Amino acid sequence: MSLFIYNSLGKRKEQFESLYPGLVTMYVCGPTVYGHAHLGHAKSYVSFDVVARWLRHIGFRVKYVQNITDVGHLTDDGDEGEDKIERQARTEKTDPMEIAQLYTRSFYEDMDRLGIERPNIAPTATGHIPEQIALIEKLIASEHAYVVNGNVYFSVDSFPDYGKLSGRTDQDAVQSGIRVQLRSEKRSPSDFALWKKAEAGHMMQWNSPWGRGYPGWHVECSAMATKYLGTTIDIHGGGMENKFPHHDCEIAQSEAASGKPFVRYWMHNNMVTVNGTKMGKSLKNSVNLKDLFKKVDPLVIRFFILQSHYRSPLDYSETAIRASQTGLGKLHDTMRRLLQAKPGSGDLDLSSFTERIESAMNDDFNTPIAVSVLFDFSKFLNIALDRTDGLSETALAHAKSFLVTYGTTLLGIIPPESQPFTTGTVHADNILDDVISILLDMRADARIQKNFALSDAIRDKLLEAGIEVKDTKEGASWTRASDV
RNA sequence: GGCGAAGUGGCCGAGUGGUCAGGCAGAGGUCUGCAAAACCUUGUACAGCGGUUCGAAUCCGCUCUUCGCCUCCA
Repeated sequence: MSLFIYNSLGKRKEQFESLYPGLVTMYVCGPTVYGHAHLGHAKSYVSFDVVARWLRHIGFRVKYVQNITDVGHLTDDGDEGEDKIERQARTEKTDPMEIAQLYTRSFYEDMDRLGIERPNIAPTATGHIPEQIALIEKLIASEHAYVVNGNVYFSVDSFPDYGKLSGRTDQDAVQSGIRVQLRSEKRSPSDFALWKKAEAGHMMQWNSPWGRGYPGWHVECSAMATKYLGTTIDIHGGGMENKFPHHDCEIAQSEAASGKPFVRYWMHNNMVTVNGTKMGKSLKNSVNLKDLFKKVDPLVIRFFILQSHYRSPLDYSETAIRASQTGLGKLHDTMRRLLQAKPGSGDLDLSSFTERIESAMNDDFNTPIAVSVLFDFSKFLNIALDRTDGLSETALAHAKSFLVTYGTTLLGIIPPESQPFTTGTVHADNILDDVISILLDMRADARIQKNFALSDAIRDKLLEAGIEVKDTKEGASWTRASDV
C-alpha cells in the first residue's frame, strides 16, 4: 500500500516517493513570533505533526525543519509598513529580541500541550543572516536580483515560472488588483524585496554588502530549508494563505539559485474560520490557545482538528468543541475500560480496522476517517467486553496495542498509559485516586446491603464535587465531570 | 478586476458514478435497585436549474450563496 499526497503544485494526488530512500525531508513554515499562538497555528502544526508521525509509522526517517520568524517583517510590501515585532516591542516597552524570545517560548508551550512533537530543527531567521546574504549574493551574481539604493529585489522577469504554484502567472493581471502603491525603483511591479535598507530608527538591522539592512520576508525559508535539507526537499508545508506570494517567491529564489526543483510535494492546510469568517491576528476574532486551554482540554482541540481533513476549512464554534469533548471522552472511556478488563476467553480480529485506518492515512492523511475507524473499533470492543466470555489476555493485548498504535502514537488523541487521562478519569493525583476508591468501596458495601439512600448520596455528592461515577461490569469507575 | 476553494440530514464533518462514513444532539428499547455508561433500533442529506448516463449527491454546463488569496498572517 503506497502513500498518496495531494500536491498543491499540480493540484492532484500523487504517489509519494522520497528523494532518498528511507528519508523524508520536510520543511514547514513556522510562526512569526510577535503574539501568542491561536487556533490557526494549532490546525497547521497538528496537521503536519500527524504527517510526520505517519511518515515515521510507515518506516521513514523524517527530518522535519520548522523555522521561527523572529525578524519582524513589514505590515506591507511598500515603504510604509511597520515592523510587527518592533511594534509589539514598543507596545510592551521592551526590545524586539525579548518579544521574539517570549513568544517563541509561548509558542512551544502551547504546541507541547497539544501533543505536537518538536521539529528536528527549529532555526531562527536572525540566526541565519549570513546564509540569507549568501543566497542573495548568488542571485545577484546570476542576474536574478538587482541592487537599488541599498535594497535588493528579485527580478520576476528573470524567472519565467514565477507564480506557478498559485496560478498567478499573468503579472499584469496580478498587478491590476494590487492594493499597495508600487515602488518606482523596482524594474517590474511584481519584483519582491530580498534585502531592505534599514530606515532610521529600525531596530533590527545587520551589515550586508549593500549597507545596513534586514532580510526580506521570503528569503529566510529558502536559505534555511536549503541549509538543513538540501537544494531539493521532499515536502514543504504551510498555510494556504502563504501560497501567494510567499511560496511562489520561495520557489523563484530557490530554483533561480540552484537550477533544481525546490520542492517535490507542496502541502497546504486550510484555514480555521470562526462563525464562517477567517480568523486572523489583524481581525479581532482570533481564538488564542492559552485562553482556549482554560476552558477546553488541549487534547480535545487536537481531536477537534483531526476530525476534519487538513485541506478542509475548520469552523470553530463552542457547540462543535463540546461535541468533540463528548466524543473524545467516549474513546477515552473505552481505553480505560480496556485497561481495567479482566482476561476471559474471547478472541478478536483487528485486521479490518488496521487495514481501514492504514488506507485512510495513505490517502492524503485522511485523519477524519482514521478517527471514525477508532470509533467503530470502540463499539466493536465494547460489544466484545460485554460478552460473558470477555476477551483473552492475547486479545486484550492486541486491542490495547491497536489503540496505542493509532490513538496514541499516530493521532496523539489518547494519552499514553503512563500519563493521566485528562478527559475522563484523572489518575494524575494518586491521593485523589485513593480517596475516591475509599468512597467507592463504601458505596459498594452500601449497595450490597441495599442501602441505596447512602449509595446514591455518595454518588450525588461526588457529582457535586465534579466527580462522575459509573457502574460498569468491571465495577464502579469515576471520571471528572466535563466542564465545557 | 484576477487567482483559488467550497455549499452534505438539527449541528459538526468524511466520501464520491450503483449496499454503511463517523461524531454530537433527539426519539424508542435492552441492561441496571435507580442513574450513568455500554449495546440495539430510529434520520425521505447531499444549494438551485439544466445536461451526460441504464443509473449522479458524485461527471459537465449555467445560476445563486459563502469563504480564502492578490498587504503581514498557520
